[in-house]
Amino acid sequence: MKSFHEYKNPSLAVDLVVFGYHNNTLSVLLLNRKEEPFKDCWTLPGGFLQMEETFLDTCSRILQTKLGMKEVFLEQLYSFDAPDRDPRGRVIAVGYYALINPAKFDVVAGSMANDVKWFNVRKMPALGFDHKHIFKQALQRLRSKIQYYPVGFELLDELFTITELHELYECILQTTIDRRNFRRKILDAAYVVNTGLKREGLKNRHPELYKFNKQLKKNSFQINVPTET
Amino acid sequence: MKSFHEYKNPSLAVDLVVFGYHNNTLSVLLLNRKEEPFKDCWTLPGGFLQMEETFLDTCSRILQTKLGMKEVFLEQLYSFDAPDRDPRGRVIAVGYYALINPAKFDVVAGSMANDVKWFNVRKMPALGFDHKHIFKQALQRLRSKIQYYPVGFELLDELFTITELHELYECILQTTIDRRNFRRKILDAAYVVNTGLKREGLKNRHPELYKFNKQLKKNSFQINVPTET
DNA sequence: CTCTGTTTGCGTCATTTTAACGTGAAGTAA
DNA sequence: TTACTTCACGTTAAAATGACGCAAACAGAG
Repeated sequence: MKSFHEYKNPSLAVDLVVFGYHNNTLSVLLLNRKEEPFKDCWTLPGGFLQMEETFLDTCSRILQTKLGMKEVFLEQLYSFDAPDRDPRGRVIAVGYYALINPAKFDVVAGSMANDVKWFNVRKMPALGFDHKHIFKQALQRLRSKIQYYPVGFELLDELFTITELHELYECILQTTIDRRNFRRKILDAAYVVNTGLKREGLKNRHPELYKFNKQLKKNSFQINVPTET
Repeated sequence: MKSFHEYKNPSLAVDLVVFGYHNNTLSVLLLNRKEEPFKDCWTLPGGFLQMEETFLDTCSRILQTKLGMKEVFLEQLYSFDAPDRDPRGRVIAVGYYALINPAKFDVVAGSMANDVKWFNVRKMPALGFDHKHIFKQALQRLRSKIQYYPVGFELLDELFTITELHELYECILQTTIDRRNFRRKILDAAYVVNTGLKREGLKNRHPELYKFNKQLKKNSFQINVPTET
């Protein structure tokens, strides 16, 4: 029997699906690669796991060095093992997705990339590796999660109006949700707390500003979406 | 820059949480290790990913060689990355869980193990590595999944009565579910198909036998469980 | 100051879903 | 036949949901 580290191991990469919401659009951050493979193609930001790193360490490193951001919501998505997913050899990818507020970060291309850009999730370019697959799974996860778990506020400013939250849900779920029923559900579930402040300077009636309720008990609400067939 | 495969990579293992249901008890299959580390301790069955294997290949190999079973329901759970989870060095584990019908398999210890045994999920021994953690996550996943997705039949015989399915749900979810409401939901959702056959030889009224409806559309039912606090 | 158009906040009501429970038929054993 | 248990099918009240009405709050135009 071989000793422990004589086995050859696949490389381990972490790939990130970074979601941002801005101007009523859900977007994903993509890198244009400067190097082979997939030179000049768009891909998800990613990197190899270093020996002493946890997955989250790797995520932070990628977010920091390639995108100049930190302290964001991160969740593990799935691990991808197709033997041919990377032309350089056997690479296992652990997918994570991040939710960020683009207003808080000024995204810049690191030295590894030609360019970094936000892409509307409905107008995605071709992606290198199996990143289209990872992206699709991330979007699906976000869509199901937001229906029963309060992740929406991760994409908004700290203070937001019910209407803004409502628009976010409609944008992500790609459906129309009755404004008044949505308000009732969100308030009944104590998803948010009224701050007493109002958003000023708008053309019409000034809406109240809410913030996320951190004491919210989990699974306490359910936004329904018509099942498509 | 180093060439592609000069980087040192963590080892990659696959660990399995194999659930079985028998005698109104949900159980998990554990191995008693013959070798260090955790010699003579109970652990989840697992193995290292070979260079040319997919995760599912590794799962099948483990199930076949260590437990003598094949063709079972498998789903990826999560990937575990704690740096100290294996005393031998850096090992990333990809967790999978399996659902099997113990009546179909005769479990035998392979050459690597002292013993293989079913343990009631409510009476688990101490586990080596971080396997307690993996097990807990698997149990949680099974519990949430069974509430909206038809996985129950994976644990039962091909033909089963509504009462048997009902007992399975109560056992897994550790709660009481009204018998009549359960029946109605399962039937309304077309979770099962009536075969017209009856289970004979019972003491009382002979219940009808059902089988799983393979045309079932997803997310078509929802078994509710009182939220515990 | 008044009128107009729009958004916001709250409310109503019919319908559907859910939880709780009743009851008689089917079966075995005495 | 009787007694006892499980099975299959109902009933009903309460809660959740979906669809929609309406008046107050605001800015801007006249």
